[in-house]
Amino acid sequence: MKRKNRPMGRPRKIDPADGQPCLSKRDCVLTAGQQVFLECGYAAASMDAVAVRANVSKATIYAYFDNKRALFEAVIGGRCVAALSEFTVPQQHGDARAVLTDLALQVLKRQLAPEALALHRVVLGEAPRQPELGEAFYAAGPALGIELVGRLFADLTRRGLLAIPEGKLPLVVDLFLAMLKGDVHTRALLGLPNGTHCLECIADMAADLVVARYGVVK
Amino acid sequence: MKRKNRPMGRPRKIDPADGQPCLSKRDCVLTAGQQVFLECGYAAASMDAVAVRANVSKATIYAYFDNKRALFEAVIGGRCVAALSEFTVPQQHGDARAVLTDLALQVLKRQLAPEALALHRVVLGEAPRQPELGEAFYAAGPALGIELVGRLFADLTRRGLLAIPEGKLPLVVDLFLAMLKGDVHTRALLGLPNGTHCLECIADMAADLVVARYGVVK
DNA sequence: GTCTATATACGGATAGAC
DNA sequence: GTCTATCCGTATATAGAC
Repeated sequence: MKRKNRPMGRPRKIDPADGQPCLSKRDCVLTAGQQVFLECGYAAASMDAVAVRANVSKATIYAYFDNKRALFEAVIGGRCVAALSEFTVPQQHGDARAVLTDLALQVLKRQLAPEALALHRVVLGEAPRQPELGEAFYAAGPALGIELVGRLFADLTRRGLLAIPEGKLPLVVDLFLAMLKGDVHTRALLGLPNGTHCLECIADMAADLVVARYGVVK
Repeated sequence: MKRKNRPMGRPRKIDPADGQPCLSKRDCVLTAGQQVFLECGYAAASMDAVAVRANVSKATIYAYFDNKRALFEAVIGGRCVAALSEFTVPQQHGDARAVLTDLALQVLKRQLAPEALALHRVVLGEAPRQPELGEAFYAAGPALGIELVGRLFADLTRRGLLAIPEGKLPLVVDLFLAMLKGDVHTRALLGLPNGTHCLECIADMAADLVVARYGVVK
């Protein structure tokens, strides 16, 4: 009884060329594609470059993916779900300010990771020509963030640590998350040296602004 | 005494092909390049497409611009300065909240203009490969905004309408501007239908959050 | 499945006539 | 300055051997 497609128990092969723990050829292609697309953008990326980086011939790529577009979608789809692997939802024992600061700092760090920035750039660049791509990215990224923070804010309100009117909750969530996309994020996206503010200061003030307006007086 | 380069008094020629008030061939090329680059992005844009849209041969393009990159820089440089044509600095007679709301709404509307969004996308996509481009965009856009809002906030503080400690001023400016890049902006950049919140509500709340924390008690 | 070699097309850039 | 025609590299995609 033959097994197909890397059955669970079988250890992965090692690529003899670079000694890295390369998986199936298909996975090699995906990884290489990821690197090339995120580095060059869709249009400037070439299948030759992907083939070289995957230690594979172009024909092999086309054995697994119909065309360039299909490979791109597979790559980006993979990155989208990977980028949003679960947050550590802050323990809500302390006061609201501490919780918000913690959350803000996590989001900030995650947004500034080089792969997150590259993904952001490439998706924005191609979204006008591939609507589904924009949808997928939004659903896997911003939409999840909004939902998660929304639940957290609602919880804090229910427990009397914040006092956000129901009708205003979505807007507060939106502005809270937006506050984390300031100068530091912009400069990072543009590839400029380093932002002017420290991440802790930003997280602090974002939490502070929300608490100043919607915190409960003690 | 011959005059060169479209002297002031001379009316512009009319392009016989489409009847539009086309300027010099060089300007036609610039305009066409603008459209093509903003639509397709740098890599996917072709000089053929620019030539067609400008009603000009490719050779003519190369008579004015050394190569594709040079044309791109000219186009983007032009858009960068055009995008930041002066704001109407709000009259500061009312209370701080009104001033901030007004300012926020202006920024929001400007950011969401289709050309601004397209420019944003294209610049982000190419910035990793063209550092000077990122610098130019940042200087003409975000940096100017930061400076302008910084001066406004400092003024309001000096006049007793806000109470922002000197040390915190840059951070408050940053977060205030960041609050305007929330969900609506994100969805617009991704080309998704329409944002969830109304612009006036966003501007209102952004101003509200700042005033709640740094407004003076009356 | 995987490779080498190639078909085919397109894009950046230029030569040379007018 | 402006055009037509063209060179030449490169890119996507495939054919066919193993």
